[in-house]
Amino acid sequence: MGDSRATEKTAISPRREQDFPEWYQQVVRAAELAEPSDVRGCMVIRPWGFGIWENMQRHLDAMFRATGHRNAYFPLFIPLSYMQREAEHVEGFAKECAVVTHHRLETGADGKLGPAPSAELSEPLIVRPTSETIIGATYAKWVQSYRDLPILINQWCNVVRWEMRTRLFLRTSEFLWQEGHTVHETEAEAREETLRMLGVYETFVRDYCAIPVFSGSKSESERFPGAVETLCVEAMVQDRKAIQAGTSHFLGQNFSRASGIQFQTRDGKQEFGWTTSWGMSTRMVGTVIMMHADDDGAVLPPRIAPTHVVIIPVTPKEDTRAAVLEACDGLAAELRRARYADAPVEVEIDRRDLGGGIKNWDWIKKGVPLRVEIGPRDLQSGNVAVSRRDQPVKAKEFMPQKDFAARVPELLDTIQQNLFSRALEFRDRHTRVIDSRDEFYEFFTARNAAKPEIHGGFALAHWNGSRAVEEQIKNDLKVTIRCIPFGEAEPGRCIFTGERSARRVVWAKSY
RNA sequence: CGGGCUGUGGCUCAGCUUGGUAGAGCGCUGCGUUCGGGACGCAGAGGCCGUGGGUUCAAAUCCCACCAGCCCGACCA
Repeated sequence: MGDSRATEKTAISPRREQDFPEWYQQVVRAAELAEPSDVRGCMVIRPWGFGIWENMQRHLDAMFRATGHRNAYFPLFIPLSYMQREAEHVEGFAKECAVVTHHRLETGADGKLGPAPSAELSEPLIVRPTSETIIGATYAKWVQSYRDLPILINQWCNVVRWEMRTRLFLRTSEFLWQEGHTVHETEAEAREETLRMLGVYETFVRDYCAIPVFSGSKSESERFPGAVETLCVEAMVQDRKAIQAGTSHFLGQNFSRASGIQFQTRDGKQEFGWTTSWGMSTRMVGTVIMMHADDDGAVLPPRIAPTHVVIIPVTPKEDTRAAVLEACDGLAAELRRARYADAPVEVEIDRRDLGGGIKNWDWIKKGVPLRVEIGPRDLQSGNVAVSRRDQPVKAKEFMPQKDFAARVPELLDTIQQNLFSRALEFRDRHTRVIDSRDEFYEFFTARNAAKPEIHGGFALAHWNGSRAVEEQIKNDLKVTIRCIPFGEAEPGRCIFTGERSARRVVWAKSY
């Protein structure tokens, strides 16, 4: 008995509905995106995975520049005392800080290499979990007058947060990200900046990663340690859990007070600067996988795919091999003259001496948007066999080779659009407006408690704004408020307390 | 940091209860037949059985300690 599709072979096992977390790990491995390293909690990002990150960087970086920001670089190490300057910040990060205490190794009496007792640092350094404090200290020196403002800087770097449980891309002890840090003359300007950068993330995630998001602000309990307000974009991945795709914080004067970022105002008074910070990390790579990948492996949105088109020469007979390879080279050259997403179309020819099936499946697993097969019969007919990764793996369309290069940008756009539409449809299908406590609990309770099936989604429900209610729901269901959406207020009654509520908020289980 | 489990070729694991020459599948290498959707045959390579100690004529196997990893809880982009 059972699922007839169980006999249908998929490239990834288990399939999504069988075991989502394991499926995810297998996709990351099969697509050669990343692998666990010998260092606990840290991953090796392989070229294919790093290529995705590089594309994310390229597009985001252009958007940062376009909004007036410039890149800079600040130290990896932060003096311990700097962390102490903002009370909530300490509380938020102290538990997961890597600490550097020595600056030399030596061989001890037991013959083992270890930190030299004579080389203990007078003040320990922490490896940055985020850079508000060290950047704040620097900005304090740069800022004297309102004329020095705004400061609009971004840095691309690694950070370390010593996590207990790690998962490739989603949560690792070391990860790559960008962190923007700005200082403004007025509160209004800083708030505007916070919102602007959230908009950048929203656009990037939607238009490049093909992922629809809810954007809004965080409740107090989910706020960044030290922030006055945290804004976020939240996506729903295929197990219907929420994942935060980017955050933008309005820090008020908290960090400028802590770091001494003071300036003389237009009317001659001293005032603390208004700061913001915002970030997006390599977690986005994992988000894209969980969003678009299927039971045959990764499915990459064309705009962030390291390779857009892979050409697979089909060479069944020795005497036609040279002609086939020549045709592949010709097509590749032609494709590279075409442009997509502000850059040349990226093409690869798979010349490996392997069976066609194996090569095809390798690229399916890697999620390349377009696969093109060229064999002797195609040379005769003048056609190429084109497969789209967003279509069933066996689907194949023949089209005239002479038209193909010109059609590629349009095909890629179609795939990009299709991935977004699917994701949007999925999210909407699993987003429910809920008006009763019972329905809420039912929505977030798996039928099979022993081995929970994929269930739930986003619930849009009224809430009275109390932290106690949040706490209760989190304890009962592991469900939290993902964001308080922007937009028009819709007065109602809290479904837990019956008290007044100004608007619905988004509830979900989350990563 | 508390509770449970596991360490054996690159990977997944068997062998351990009852000590006696280290195994399988997958992957890898070579040759041949194949090749328009995950091919097959033959021949190979590859392991101080997590580390250290103990018991024994003899330890992957029994005992002790340590180390590492996984799962479950508290924390998190």
